[in-house]
Amino acid sequence: MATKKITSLEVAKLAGVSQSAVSRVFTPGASVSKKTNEKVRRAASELGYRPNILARSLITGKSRIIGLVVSHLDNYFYPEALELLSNALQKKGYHVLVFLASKTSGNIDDVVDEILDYQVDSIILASVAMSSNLATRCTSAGIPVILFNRTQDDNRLSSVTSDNFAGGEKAARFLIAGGHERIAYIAGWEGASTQRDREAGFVKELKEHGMSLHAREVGNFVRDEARQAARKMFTADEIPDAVFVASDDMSFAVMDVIRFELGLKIPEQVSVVGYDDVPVASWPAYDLTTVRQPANRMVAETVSIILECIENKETKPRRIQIDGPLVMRGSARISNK
Amino acid sequence: MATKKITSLEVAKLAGVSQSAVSRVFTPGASVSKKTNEKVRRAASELGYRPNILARSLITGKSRIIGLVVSHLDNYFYPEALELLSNALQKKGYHVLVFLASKTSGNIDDVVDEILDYQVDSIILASVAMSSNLATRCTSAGIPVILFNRTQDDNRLSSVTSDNFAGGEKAARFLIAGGHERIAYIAGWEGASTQRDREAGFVKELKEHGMSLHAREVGNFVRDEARQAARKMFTADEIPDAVFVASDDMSFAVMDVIRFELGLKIPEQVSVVGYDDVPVASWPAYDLTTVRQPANRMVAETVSIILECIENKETKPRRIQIDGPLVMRGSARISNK
DNA sequence: TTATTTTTTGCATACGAATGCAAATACTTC
DNA sequence: GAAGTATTTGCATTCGTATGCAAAAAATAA
Repeated sequence: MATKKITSLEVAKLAGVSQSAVSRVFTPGASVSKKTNEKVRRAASELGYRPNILARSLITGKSRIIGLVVSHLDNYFYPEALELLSNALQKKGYHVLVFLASKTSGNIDDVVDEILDYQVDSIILASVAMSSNLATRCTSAGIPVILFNRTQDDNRLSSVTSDNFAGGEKAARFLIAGGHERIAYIAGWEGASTQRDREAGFVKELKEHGMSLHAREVGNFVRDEARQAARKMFTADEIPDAVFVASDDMSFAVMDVIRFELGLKIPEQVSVVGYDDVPVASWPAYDLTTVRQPANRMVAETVSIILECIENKETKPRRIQIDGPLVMRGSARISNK
Repeated sequence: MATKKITSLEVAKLAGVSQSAVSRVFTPGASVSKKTNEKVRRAASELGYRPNILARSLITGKSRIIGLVVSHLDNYFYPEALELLSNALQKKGYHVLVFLASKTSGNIDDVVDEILDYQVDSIILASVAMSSNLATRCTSAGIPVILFNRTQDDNRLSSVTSDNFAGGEKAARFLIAGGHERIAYIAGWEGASTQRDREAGFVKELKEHGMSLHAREVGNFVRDEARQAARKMFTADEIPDAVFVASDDMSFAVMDVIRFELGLKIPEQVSVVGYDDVPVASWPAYDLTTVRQPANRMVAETVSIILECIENKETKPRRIQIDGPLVMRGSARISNK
């Protein structure tokens, strides 16, 4: 039943050339005459031959596989990013091996070890950090690591994020301009650089306008916890008239609590501003004002860094921050009441 | 800078044994004495050795890579499925190589060819079909193919779906019981078996109650097209009082049009029932009544079929249909007005 | 035509680990 | 302690492809 696998040797035999010749035909830039090329290609397509990438990797040391670690596929920013990433890499002849870092088993290092077993050419960590010990192993193995949507104090790692600090500032300026007086914040997971930067920018800008956070809760980038945070925040004595939430994903949960559990009006009584601009944010049922993370540009940068690092081992790690606009929609009032 | 890669040979040298011994230590079920095992493990961890999966694959013919083709990551059913799949496979020592079938370049066969280059142990096609020609190649190469959330008239392919026909029936029964009189349908892409089955079950059940579709439009499983379809459907002379939409993803777009563009009340004026039960469906802003596709059970079945096929080449393809409940929420009225 | 340069080709080996086979060692049993 | 059996080990080969090197062929120059 099972047809034998076609190898370069069989193609060579059929084409009447050596195995090396076949290999060269499928190696871009190798020296082959027009005639051999033709003979080989004919034989190859007759037999349905395709080079075995794994065997090739063994020799070349390049697998054309990129390892991707994701932890929050339920935050819709990541499927979008994954789609863009995979597409862009596919165009360059690379493919993505996905590893999920289950939020429970926090040990990213184990996952990365598994990745390394596959001899990947590079590793992308999406919203995930890595021990400095492991970073050393990757660097010394010559495998570039790129942090996506996260930075880390380790100058051996490249990173691509939006300009989270500036994003926080924008949100603050916008809410202040809208005449809000009791401005609150619902934080993401405090171990995340993105969370810290967003909050830092936000608070700094408030301060510059002589204001400070009227309330603050932590949602850990998890919808359920954001819901809890919102309940607490909006059942207090003096509730905020505006809240900046560290991710769209949490914002939706927060809005649901505000509107459907507590019966408050958005934006009349409470303005909500999110961060990410995932597709759902633009759906009329939420119509969320939010700071956009330009996923396409972030991905483009990521891919270009990866390719650069793979081709030129000596490339230094880079840290890219991409500015994203505040997208005004209906969840936050614009002018003073 | 770049540390040399550690091979089994170096471990062998350090441990004072042969390369075969090292290999055996890392091959479950191989014959190794306690003493050697210990020596080798010590040496291995000292050097940070881990077996090269690619080299291993070359010999064993198993790569422990599963190729996954997805086309609609923007439909949130798929990220969820991907997460479950990847997690389940990870637990079994497999990993997922993702390929996106861009909706534009319809040529799945090319994508599958690329997958085969990686010597994957199996292929999962999520919501995607494959030419019978290619199916032949996969089968004869001994690579099991599993269709996820799609069937196809080819008895060499396994498939796992929800029971779409029964799901359609349930939706119909429910709407009829709710006293609806002008029941409409917004279809998905008509090439999809899921779409066809859902509609067939739905229409059949209507018929059995002496009813027929009051209106029908096609949304192709695309939000924008669903929006168009809804506009057309709900600006007609006599608008439906209920609509069954072939996917949640489209349902959201439809609800947005109904409520925010046309100002109709859901469920008072129009009931909406979707299909999938993606997480957003349960968010209060939509609160969508929908037929659940039990992603976890579908994934569990998929994984078990895959493992079975990989271990036992002679396993016959199977077609699994998993029944899912209709989840009642607020987007459809229950009793007669 | 011959000498010289350039291009193409095949040979042989390497990549890193797994495995059949036979030799060596350890364990039983009497 | 010898003979026999069971277990462990190393040798050598294999997987499918790429590549350095030298030989062969083709192209160019003289």
